[in-house]
Formats: sequence, structure tokens, C-alpha cells
Amino acid sequence: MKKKADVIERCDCVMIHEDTIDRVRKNMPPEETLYDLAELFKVFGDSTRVRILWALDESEMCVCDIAALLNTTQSAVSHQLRYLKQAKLVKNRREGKTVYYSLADEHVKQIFDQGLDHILEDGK
Amino acid sequence: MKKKADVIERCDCVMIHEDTIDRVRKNMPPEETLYDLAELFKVFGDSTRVRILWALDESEMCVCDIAALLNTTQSAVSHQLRYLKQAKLVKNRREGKTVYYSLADEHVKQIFDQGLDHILEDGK
DNA sequence: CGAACATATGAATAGTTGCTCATGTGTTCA
DNA sequence: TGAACACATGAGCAACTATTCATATGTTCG
Repeated sequence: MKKKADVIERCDCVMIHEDTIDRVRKNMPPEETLYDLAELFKVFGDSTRVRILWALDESEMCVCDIAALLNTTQSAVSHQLRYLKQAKLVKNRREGKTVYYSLADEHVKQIFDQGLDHILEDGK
Repeated sequence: MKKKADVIERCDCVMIHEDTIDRVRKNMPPEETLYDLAELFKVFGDSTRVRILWALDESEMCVCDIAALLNTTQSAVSHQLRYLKQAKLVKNRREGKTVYYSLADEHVKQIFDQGLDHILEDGK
């Protein structure tokens, strides 16, 4: 059947459940949305960034404070803060020589809590 | 002061807010927990895996179906499914030659929804 | 058993990423 | 103005990752 060949371009199997595929496809968000979603979670997928975000959820902090807290370098923290700012998850304000960072999104803690649920639940 | 030198090993700045750092440190979860949390989000940080998980939230599917739906190869899907299974996010059952995968965790959709909130909110 | 099919997996590769190191920018203060 | 400090940033590198390709495993059926 020609239709099948059109739909399945890269799968080397014979399609088994075409109705399922069509139904699922209809209910899926646009591919771009899922791509953006993955990009967001990529931000949370690094322990340095997770620790920074968790710290900022506790208190506004300057770059030097964060570096000391995480026992890493100022440069590494600064690079990650730039990343986090691009993702609109943190904001900053300057006060003299010091730049204070804080959370820019109230979802962060909620997302963390959902993730913790998973981790703690099955004792992984 | 000697104490400062002990605390700040890798930060090349003079510590400014020692009280803030101490307070935040007390309220932070153990480092291992935050590491595990980052590992979990790393799973969600890839659009192929996000699409697989979203699809499985709609319906149980076999490997071939998923590959056709995502327009990718059976091998790529199979590799990612292994990853997802290790993360305890999917489970599978065999029925003859076919292996059906489904979600193993009801948190997945909730975590996705939280993430979507962030994306849609500020029109990123 | 052997062919056909669905899936799994190991090795190789191209692309990505997080850190370090060196240096640049912006601010304060003497 | 220039030294000192906090922070930002570009280049380079080592480590990781997602896919592809080839092949192996497991199942059904004639």
C-alpha cells in the first residue's frame, strides 16, 4: 500500500498498529513545543545548575557566594548563571561591584518537588 | 582569618555573605539528592525521549510504532527505551515477537505540565 | 529446522557540553 | 587616575551523548 510507504520513511519494520499511531499523533503537541520542553529540562539536567537554582530558591546570592557554597570556581558559576539567565530562570541586579542573582520563575521549586517525588518514591 | 581559607577552597573572591552561605547550606538537600535530581531531569532533556514519553502517555505502543510515529529508526528508539527503562520511567511486556512499552510512572505527565507552564507563560 | 520478523545491543562517530585558563569589563576608593 | 575587586566571556579541551551501522537475540510459523 502506498500510504504506508509515505508514512514510514525510516522505520524498517512493517507497521502494526496504524490506528494507534494516528490517534497518538493527533493528541501530541506540535514537535516544536516538545523540543522547547526538552530544552527546558536540559537546563535542569546538570547538578551544578540544580544546586544553583536550589540555593537561589533559598536566598538571593551574589556570584562569589554561590561559588563558595558549591565549592567551585567563580568562572564556572558565572558561565552557568548566564545559561540560566538565557533560559529566563534567574534574574540579577547590580549593587556596586556585586551582582545579586535570584530566581525569576516560581515554577522552579514545583518542578523540583515533582522530580523529588519520583526519586524518593521508588527508592531509586 | 584561617576559617575563611578552609571554607573557600576554589573561589578566588573574598567571601562577602558568610551568614547567607551558612543558612542556605543548612537548608539544602544532601548533594547526592540534588545529583539524582539532575540525573532525572537529564532523561527529560532530550526531545526524542520527551516525544517517546509523551506518546506512551497517550497509549501503550510497540517499538516499531514509536519509530514510525517519530519518523526515526527502530534502533534509535530501542536505545532510548533502554535508557528510559533504566530510569524506571517505562516498563514493557512481550507478546509474541512484539514488545509493548508503557509508562511506569504517573509523575511524568505532571512534570511535563509544570514544564509547559513555564514555556507557555512567558511566551518563550 | 530454517526463514522472516521484531527487538536488542556493541562499536564507532559526530555533535554537544561543562569546565579551566586567560583576559576583558565595570565599579569603588584612595 | 590607577589599583583592587567582582564578575563576564572567549578559546580550548576532555568527557559525554545520540545516532548510525552491523549484528545478535528471541519468537513465530511453515
